[in-house]
Amino acid sequence: MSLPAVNVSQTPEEKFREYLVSRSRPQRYTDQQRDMVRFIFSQHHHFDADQLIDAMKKASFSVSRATVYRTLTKLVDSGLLRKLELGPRMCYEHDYGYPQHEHLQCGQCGKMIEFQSLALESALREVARLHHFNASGHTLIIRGTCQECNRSRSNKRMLDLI
Amino acid sequence: MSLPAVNVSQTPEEKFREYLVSRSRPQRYTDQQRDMVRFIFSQHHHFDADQLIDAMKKASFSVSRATVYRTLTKLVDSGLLRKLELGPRMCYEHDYGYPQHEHLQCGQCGKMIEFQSLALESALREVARLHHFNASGHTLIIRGTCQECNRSRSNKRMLDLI
DNA sequence: ATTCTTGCAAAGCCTTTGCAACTGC
DNA sequence: GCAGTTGCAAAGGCTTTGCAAGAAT
Repeated sequence: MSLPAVNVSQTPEEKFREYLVSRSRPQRYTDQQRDMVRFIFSQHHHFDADQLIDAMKKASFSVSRATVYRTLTKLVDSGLLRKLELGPRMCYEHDYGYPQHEHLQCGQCGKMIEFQSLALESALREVARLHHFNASGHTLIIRGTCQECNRSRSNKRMLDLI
Repeated sequence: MSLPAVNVSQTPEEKFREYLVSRSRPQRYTDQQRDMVRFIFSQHHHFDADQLIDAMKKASFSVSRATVYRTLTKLVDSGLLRKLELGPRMCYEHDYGYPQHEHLQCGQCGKMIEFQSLALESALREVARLHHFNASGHTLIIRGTCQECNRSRSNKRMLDLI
């Protein structure tokens, strides 16, 4: 991934434990939660529940669907993950230690390209201001075809002509 | 709604009929489809499948869920409607005769406020250009609280203090 | 007459939940 | 030992689909 990580003083695991104990009713830190936090933060991917379950099973972790969903909710609450509502299935990405950004999504290969744009952010703020709208967040996805897929499509097109 | 309509030469109904007959296998124009097109274009609302079904039933149209879903798909294909994928349920809005725009969504009252922003559009184009990304479209929703709901919330807060 | 559309109910997909067994603190 | 967590399977919410009956051209 392309964006620089933000400097953070705590590991994701530490931050999560802190979140758990600071609840009005303290919550417990279990083996499965620990496995999930470590697994998720050992890579930097966008993922949905199924992809996570598959990947963890391949890595010989035992995880149950229900618990994964329940733990993902806690991870979002704790500020470790961000939840992207794109279409019918939810997608998750790192929030803690990672800057605010937007996404380009390639319809061919499914890749998510992250970017930051000051011009975009100030345009968003300006719109909210104009409409006296108290913005709390936003979702932005630009759909299309990435550079590599464009190349291979035009290559393919040229081959088709031979 | 706030944005000016685009001038169009055909009625939505005419455009839909044209779409139907121009398919490789011509499709039929039925009473229920006609009712849906007229109903949907007699108002300018964002709606999901359920809201449409309820509203049409209240207006004494007989519609079946399956047919509504099937017809909505055709209306999107024909360019009459745009489908907004926000979270688990799909939302629809007029596309034909209506300019490209983005949305502010109020979390309190559910209202969708439409807006256009040249600054935003050019920022989007610029991002795609920088990443050599061939953009085909985008989704943008700004979430927060609208002016009216903000007002009533602060009114309520003041009352609470009495 | 042919082929598309309809309506029902059933299945699909993703996510949530009730409950008994289990486990962190 | 108490209170929160797990795993299963069942239920939920929204959308799609198989199929027989009906309708448009």
